[in-house]
Amino acid sequence: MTIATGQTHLPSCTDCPIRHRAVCARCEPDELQTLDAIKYYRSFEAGQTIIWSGDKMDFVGSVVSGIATLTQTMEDGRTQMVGLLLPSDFVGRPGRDGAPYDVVATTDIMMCCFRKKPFEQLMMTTPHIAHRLLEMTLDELDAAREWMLVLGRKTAREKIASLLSIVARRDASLDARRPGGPMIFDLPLTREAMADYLGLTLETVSRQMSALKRDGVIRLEGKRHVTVPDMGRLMEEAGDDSDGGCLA
Amino acid sequence: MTIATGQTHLPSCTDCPIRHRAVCARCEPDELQTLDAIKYYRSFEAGQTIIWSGDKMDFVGSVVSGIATLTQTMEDGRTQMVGLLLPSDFVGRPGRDGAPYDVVATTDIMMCCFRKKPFEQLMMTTPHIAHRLLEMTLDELDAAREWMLVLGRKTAREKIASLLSIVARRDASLDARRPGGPMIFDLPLTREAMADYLGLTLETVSRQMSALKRDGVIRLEGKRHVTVPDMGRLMEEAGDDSDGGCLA
DNA sequence: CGGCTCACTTGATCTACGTCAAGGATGGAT
DNA sequence: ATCCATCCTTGACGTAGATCAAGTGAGCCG
Repeated sequence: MTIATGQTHLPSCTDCPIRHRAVCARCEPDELQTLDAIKYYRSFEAGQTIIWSGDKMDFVGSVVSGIATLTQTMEDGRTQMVGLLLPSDFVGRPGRDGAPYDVVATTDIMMCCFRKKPFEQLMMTTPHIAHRLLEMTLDELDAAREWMLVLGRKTAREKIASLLSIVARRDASLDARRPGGPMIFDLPLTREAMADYLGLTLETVSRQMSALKRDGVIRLEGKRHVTVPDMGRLMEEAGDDSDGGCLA
Repeated sequence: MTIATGQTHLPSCTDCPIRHRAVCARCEPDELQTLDAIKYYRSFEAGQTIIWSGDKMDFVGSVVSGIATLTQTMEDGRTQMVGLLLPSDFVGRPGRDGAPYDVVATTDIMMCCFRKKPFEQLMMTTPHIAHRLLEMTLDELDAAREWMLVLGRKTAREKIASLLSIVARRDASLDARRPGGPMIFDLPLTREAMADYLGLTLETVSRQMSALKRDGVIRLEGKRHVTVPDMGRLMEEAGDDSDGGCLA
């Protein structure tokens, strides 16, 4: 699905395709109307930077379709991805002006945006929207901290396995996924993006992907299409006996 | 200051020593009274675990004095610190039951706690408390993401310098700190704790501390008392031209 | 005072991952 | 069809930081 950049017409909040996780998940009909009034859709092409680090952000919103990343960059060019935005994930910092990192579309992407000022006012008068935001922020915080363990203490192989199991779990939508059955999905990231996520180089990512394939932990068709015959095995490889955090 | 474990009497919220950053920073007198009603103080000894990962948490609260850490541990014992709690920092997850990581007192510590259930009810009816919590959570999220860059992409020397500049900045209270003047503070962490924070081994931490000392970036009296003659220099070493994130 | 522990330092070696370099596969433009 | 640009793989080699192993020095308790 490729969409031209710019504003388009899409269903209103009352039948928003991502209501199950988004801000408006628990809104009453009249609150949805209010949200509709300040809402607009916006699409970006793969590779486009949606928000530059330091920019003033005048909206908040959710990803409807496509994938984006949050990245931080040092002056010498070293970059670290600090978040992955999949459909239904929220972007934005009510009450804050600047963005602390770049938001980049890695595929063509559709965002459902709310103008920030009116959204903040709505938040003031609608307690459960504020609570929903707090919940989502706590989820992201948990995910970020889980990822700190990955970055600080896991080996390259464990890092790759961790990333694969996160993507596999988030990509639940796809496929007959009987519990225990194989998980099949498309990696939404290049090897370089994976490396930036995991604090590795793209060569190391490539080598470890080959190793996991050689050892039968995953199967690869092409470079991006992944089959995980045994999720339990993959999670062992990730060093995760817990169900593993899901980086928001 | 050493305090026996258990409940003690301390000033009420109306003159809480940490109001400047804590939940109640913006409360009206009547709201403070309500907070007082569900509040209690609790102290822990150095080394005590305040909350075990997976435990049910029945309170939220702030650190009044002393230092605690948030750590995650893998089954094989590898551990990663995911947060540092200094005085006025908040602990707790309104709306959540379990703790996702251990909270450990690294010094004797005094906490100002609110019983969770009534606190959550208060939050429902007091919008600006909910907003304050959202703000604090966003701060922690920013700090966690800043730290992801440290863990994923910085060298051992840069990591140490990053940690030192965070502690220096948070320990602002101490000393004549004319801007540009030397910063003097006590490290609240053992070399091992620093290592767990930075994703290094204690030997590497020790070596890099010695190197920074040898190169005149810091001065050490004993093992813990640090003088930073030039904060700008330290921040350069951290690879931070920005003012550097402050890990909450 | 000696002996103990705990936190730290320093050295010698090992290794996982980074770096540099040379291809291969795919897909889109001409 | 051929050219080119991306994205990916694989090999050879170098190095930052881990690991293993001795110490040192400060507090503490008899």
